[in-house]
Amino acid sequence: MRVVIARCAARYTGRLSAHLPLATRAIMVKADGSVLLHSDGGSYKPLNWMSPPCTMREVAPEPEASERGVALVWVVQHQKSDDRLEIDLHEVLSDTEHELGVDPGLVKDGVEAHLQELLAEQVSLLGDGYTLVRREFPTAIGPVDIMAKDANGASVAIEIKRRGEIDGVEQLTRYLELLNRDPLLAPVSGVFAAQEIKPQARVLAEDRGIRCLLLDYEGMRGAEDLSTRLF
Amino acid sequence: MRVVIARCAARYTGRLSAHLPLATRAIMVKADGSVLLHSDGGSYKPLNWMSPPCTMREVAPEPEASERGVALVWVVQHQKSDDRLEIDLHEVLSDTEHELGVDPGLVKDGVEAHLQELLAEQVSLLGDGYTLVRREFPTAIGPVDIMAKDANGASVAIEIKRRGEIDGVEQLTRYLELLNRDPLLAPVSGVFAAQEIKPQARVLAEDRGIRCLLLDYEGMRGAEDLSTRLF
DNA sequence: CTATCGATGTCGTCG
DNA sequence: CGACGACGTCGATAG
Repeated sequence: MRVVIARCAARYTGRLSAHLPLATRAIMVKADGSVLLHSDGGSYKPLNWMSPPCTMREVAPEPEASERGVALVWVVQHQKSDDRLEIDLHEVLSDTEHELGVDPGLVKDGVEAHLQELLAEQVSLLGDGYTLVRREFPTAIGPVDIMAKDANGASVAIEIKRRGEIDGVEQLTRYLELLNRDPLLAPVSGVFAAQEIKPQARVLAEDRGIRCLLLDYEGMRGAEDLSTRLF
Repeated sequence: MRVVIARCAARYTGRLSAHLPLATRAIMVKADGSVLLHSDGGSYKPLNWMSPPCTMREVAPEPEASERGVALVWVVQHQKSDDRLEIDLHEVLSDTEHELGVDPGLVKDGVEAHLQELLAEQVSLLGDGYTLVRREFPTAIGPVDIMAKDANGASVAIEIKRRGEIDGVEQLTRYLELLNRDPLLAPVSGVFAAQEIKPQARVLAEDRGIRCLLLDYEGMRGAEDLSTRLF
């Protein structure tokens, strides 16, 4: 990612036409070529931007623009439409670049969080003698939803999804691979728990020795209500 | 504006709960206190953020977090709600600050308004012998974008959208129903004009006897340029 | 102030 | 790939 602080002006043409008068702004150029022009306030929405896929090209300014103080022009062109963003750079105050790598992305804990909470309380749903170690068990590549021990005291890593698909199985597989390198924990077995498990995900999981567990959300909520009412 | 490049993890609680696993990201702290967490790809939307008004507070990590490598925690709290963003900073790779000043903001050239203007000038695009009655023709439930007459002198109500979807057809239908109650105007036919018309909108419109007209914005702009250059 | 609507909406899911 | 609905929607405008 490249971050440039510069006095600049900009023009956008595409679904509409718009322009930005000269001011000092932060320009973010992402690895996929997308460009964001941010001011020092407002919401998360940039003043102007170009979404990927797009390409950026540095061109010399027209003589007339050069006279107005434009040192360099960035032409950002979308690859699938005729959307185009042109940035007139008048003065670059800072220009830095950093290698960020791929991002694992945001994990939303909606129903999934509630399922996790319920299963942590009703850990016996996993089988007789199961006990909870902790929720959000930390690892270097992210937290495991639930860590438990079975009746024999062996570790069990549980990945919870609302809808169980292949990527969830892959995620659990990565956790298991990592956890099984730890001699204090190994052997760690896996449980893929979801309200709904797609056939392909089930096949992949079982092929890897991961147990699949269908969760009855309504039933679990009912059990919770019952226990809170009784005790 | 402060720009920090750091290996970090984050948690958000508010309208939903979500977390970001550890990764290297760009953190933007704006003058109004708002915070944006960007990855090196995707669109202009940050992975996570806090909108103003909000306050940021640096706190020391819990001992347990410290063991996991958390050097510093940023707690960003919204001032009017209980939205909260916590960022675990593991390693700060860069931390810079720049004075940007107030931004004059984006200046837009309207699109729907421009389409209306262009079609009013180029009313012959509707068909031979069409004439303009007026733009923004007033009715009790709001103005009709363009009122025209066809070659036979019959009234035609035109609804203009950039993207024609079902709600636009519904809107025009309401106008037509009202206008056709007026014996001085009736019968009034309808034209749904847009740069792009969704299939469902087209089906609905044609089922109701409303004609669909695709508008070529670029072409219309070109025609305008030509006429202004010629005369 | 709230209600409504448009957006360079963006983002997921499903067919 | 395209349609459809949800969004931590955001933001402007009318009432």
